Amino acid sequence: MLVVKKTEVPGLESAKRQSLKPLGMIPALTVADRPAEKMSREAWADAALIALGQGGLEAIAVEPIASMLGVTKGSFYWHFTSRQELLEAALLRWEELATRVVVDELSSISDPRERLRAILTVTVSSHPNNRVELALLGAGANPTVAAAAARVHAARTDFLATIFRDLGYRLPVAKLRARIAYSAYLGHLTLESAPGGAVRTASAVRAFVDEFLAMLTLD
Amino acid sequence: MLVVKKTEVPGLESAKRQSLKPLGMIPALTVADRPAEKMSREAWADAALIALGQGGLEAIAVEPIASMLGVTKGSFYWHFTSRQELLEAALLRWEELATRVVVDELSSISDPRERLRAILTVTVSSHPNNRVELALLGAGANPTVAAAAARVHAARTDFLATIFRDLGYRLPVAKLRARIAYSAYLGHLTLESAPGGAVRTASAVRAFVDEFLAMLTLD
DNA sequence: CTGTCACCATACGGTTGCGTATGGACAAAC
DNA sequence: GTTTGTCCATACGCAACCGTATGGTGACAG
Repeated sequence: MLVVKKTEVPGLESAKRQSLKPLGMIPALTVADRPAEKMSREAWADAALIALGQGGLEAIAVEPIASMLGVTKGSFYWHFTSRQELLEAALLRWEELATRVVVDELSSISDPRERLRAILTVTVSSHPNNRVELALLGAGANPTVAAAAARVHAARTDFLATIFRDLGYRLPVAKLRARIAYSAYLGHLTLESAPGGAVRTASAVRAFVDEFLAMLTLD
Repeated sequence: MLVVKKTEVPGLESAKRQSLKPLGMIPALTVADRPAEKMSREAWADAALIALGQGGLEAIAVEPIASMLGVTKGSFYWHFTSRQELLEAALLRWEELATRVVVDELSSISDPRERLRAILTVTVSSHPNNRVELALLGAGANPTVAAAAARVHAARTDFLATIFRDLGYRLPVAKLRARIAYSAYLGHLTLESAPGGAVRTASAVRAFVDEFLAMLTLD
């Protein structure tokens, strides 16, 4: 069973847990290794996301996730009809976390420049376990994943384009900068996760964000 | 057997072929579906790269690649001892293609600004089949792949940092901009490969490059 | 107390891929 | 023409995973 942020969930307090700390645009997830309660479709989907983050797309496998949850395949095939259905459920959950949640939290910042700075800061200072995003980005060979990723890309670039519009740029320029900024976000995610590629100190993060922000708000 | 660019290779002219056209920083590859000649270690490694580009890391599998080459496992285990060894050979080949080749071609441009423009143009106008890079970038869960990717990242950012040094920036700033530029390259690769995310027209490519170049050469 | 139903365990067959073992084809050497 | 070594096909056992079939358990209704 899985928890987003500090949302209350019954019957999990005493269980041992694996955890993925928040990163980039995805909040924290927690999963129990035993069936503290009835399994649910959402529990399987969230566990699939965690497995994805740890072992890539091929880690979304029924039997390993079942043992990770402390149950067997019998449970899975009660809630789902196939592995494909689990993948789609996990992607749906990811789309939710990767777009709406972020937009909700950041759109509260009124000043567009500060909003942009907040995004960049979160991006650069993200921990090296943002593997969920990376695994999905690299799984373009799977058409289901590719379609979901494309929707997330579109939502995010639209969000960024709105910021640049609020900064006073006209639409074509705003779109270009949104694409550049989002490209840098995606690429930076990769570099952060690479061995030895993480930005370590807080001052380095500040320097990077300042430089990038100056470039993005040129003119 | 596999060919890089237009290098001559005997006995393959009449065979049916699968092909991956050049993209980003990797030149063209061609593979025959039948053993026109003796298999070699390099043929297996290149075929592994092609399989990687088409089906992700899990597509680097002995038996599928064997049938793709028109041979059997017997051939494979003559040249290699394990799948892991094939993966390492393919990664070695990729590192070669992804660093040295590019550096050789681009370092001939003397003007650093034009050199940077050339890189950006190649990047943005790259075709949507740059799946090899993407598959590797998303396979951070595999330590062998992650190590190779880290080496490539380091080489490329160093190369870019040199360009910014040549442009007159001091080392700290040059390093920051190199990281930003390379991040944008990596992210743009992802966007290009996503359904509906490609930059289509030549004028759009020009606009994007101009905008990005102006941002990168600020101050 | 008994039936029903939601939920899960167990057991099975099928597929795919890994690695090994062994023999055969073919060319060069002599 | 026999021998030797290179290169590959065939056949085998093994493990992981998918999906199905079927039985079991516990709660809850009546």
